[in-house]
Amino acid sequence: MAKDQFVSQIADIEADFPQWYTDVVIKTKLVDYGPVKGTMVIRPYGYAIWENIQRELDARFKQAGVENAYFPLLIPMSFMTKEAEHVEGFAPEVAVVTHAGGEKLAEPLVVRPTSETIIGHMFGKWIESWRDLPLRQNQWCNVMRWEKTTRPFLRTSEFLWQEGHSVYATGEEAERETLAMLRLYGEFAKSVLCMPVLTGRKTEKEKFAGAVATYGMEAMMHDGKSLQAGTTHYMGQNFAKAFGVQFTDKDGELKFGYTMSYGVSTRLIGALIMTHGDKRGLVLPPPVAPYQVVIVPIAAKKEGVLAACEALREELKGAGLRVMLDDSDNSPGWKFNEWEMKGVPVRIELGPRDIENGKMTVFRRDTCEKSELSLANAGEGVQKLLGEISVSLYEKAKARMEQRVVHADSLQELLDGVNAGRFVCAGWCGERACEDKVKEFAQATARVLSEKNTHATCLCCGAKAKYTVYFARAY
RNA sequence: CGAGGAGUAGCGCAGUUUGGUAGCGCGCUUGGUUCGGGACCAAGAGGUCGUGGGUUCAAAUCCCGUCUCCUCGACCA
Repeated sequence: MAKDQFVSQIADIEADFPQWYTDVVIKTKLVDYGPVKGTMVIRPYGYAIWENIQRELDARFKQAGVENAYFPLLIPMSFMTKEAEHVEGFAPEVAVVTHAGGEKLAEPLVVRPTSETIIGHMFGKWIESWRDLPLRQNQWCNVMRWEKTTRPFLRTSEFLWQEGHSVYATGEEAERETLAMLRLYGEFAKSVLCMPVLTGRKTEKEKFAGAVATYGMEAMMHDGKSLQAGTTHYMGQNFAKAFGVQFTDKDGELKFGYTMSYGVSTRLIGALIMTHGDKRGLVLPPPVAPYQVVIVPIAAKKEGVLAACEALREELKGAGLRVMLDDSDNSPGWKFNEWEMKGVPVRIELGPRDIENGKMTVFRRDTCEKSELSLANAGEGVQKLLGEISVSLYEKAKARMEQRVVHADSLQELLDGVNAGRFVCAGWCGERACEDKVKEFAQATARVLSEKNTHATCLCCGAKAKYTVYFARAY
């Protein structure tokens, strides 16, 4: 393929953001469309990113003392209706199984849109005494929500996620855990995804169906729109009462537990793509990149080149790096473009000239700069570079986010702000009517409440501000 | 569900106005030359034109029906 055709393979990130996103996802072979509308087939290159996310997050959960378990895909319809707000919130988007074994089922089964109900049911059986608490479990699974419009990773009918569920004897403990998990997610986003996030409480309008309080972490995309990248929910006793999650306390009384849940999904991959990607395609943070380093041999048929590449690969692998040696028949130029598009953080070019000088040519994807490193101690040098890339990616994204937060004192200022791709920080009286009006006027929603209230008046009605809110258009 | 657009080779498309043998680029196969930013030459394989009906000597093309997908709205991790 000619060079100009390659460039046109990916839409212009500035001019056509949605198309750019789809191009990157499909053309870098992260996913393919499934035969059923709204489903995606995650290809090995995309799944490897998910595996890395899983590994890193799972280690953090284990560190915090959370165990993994697995609950069934199908949930009796009657479970869904036990918690009034929950069923109302999810009813429009559940898929229902009505037939099985060639017969109509006596009770329809829903394909889980989330597992609060079935986990509540099981926890109710498992918990008897205060000694059984806290109960903290997590499951990695797929869920299904029949959304009207879909986009790979950002919103698909079926998606992969983890959902953690805990039961505590007291509301204070459950609330503390809800905030602790939010902090864990924030740290994870920073150190693994190299992605800055805004964290905070959600408004009543935006909270999870059936929760007392919902907290979220929001990431800012290239176009200034916000993406909910993770949530934690404090349920109070709502689900415990619906599913009979009771225990005998130290004082001998039968009490309902307090539950909380938290989740992140494959949407994080979409967030990564949109946070770091550029007009050449993907830019993957080293901690999650399927390959952290790709070695491209130059003049591969010349004596000793391939052998030197193989030796380098083994050395880098020995240093604990994920390495790809691209010894395919494609020309070097083709390989450069291919792996850049796929977002590999570091490329090493190794040819006769380098070998002679005891050096390797190193290209870093985030800045697209080439430099030279010594072939001796290659592992150490590349490790160091990957670390620099991680920091640089985070700092760059953070600076962009900070630059793009503006303050508003009126609806018009807010509209101007979101139109310019900004997160808009504004005062809010706390009334649903004003929140609705903001959405109608500016197509922007309250993403999270700020911890501190720094604004005097509500941007909508002018009354005394109860909260300071980050508003934005959202995916 | 409201408004637009598109279904032709694995992918991207042209051909439809004016009916007349199914085309192009990329990819793929084989052989050769190449290799420091998407190389080149040669030879090949691959399509009942989304689908059902109609008009006609003749339909990718005209008419009627139908299905699917995409984009933008309303709903949402």
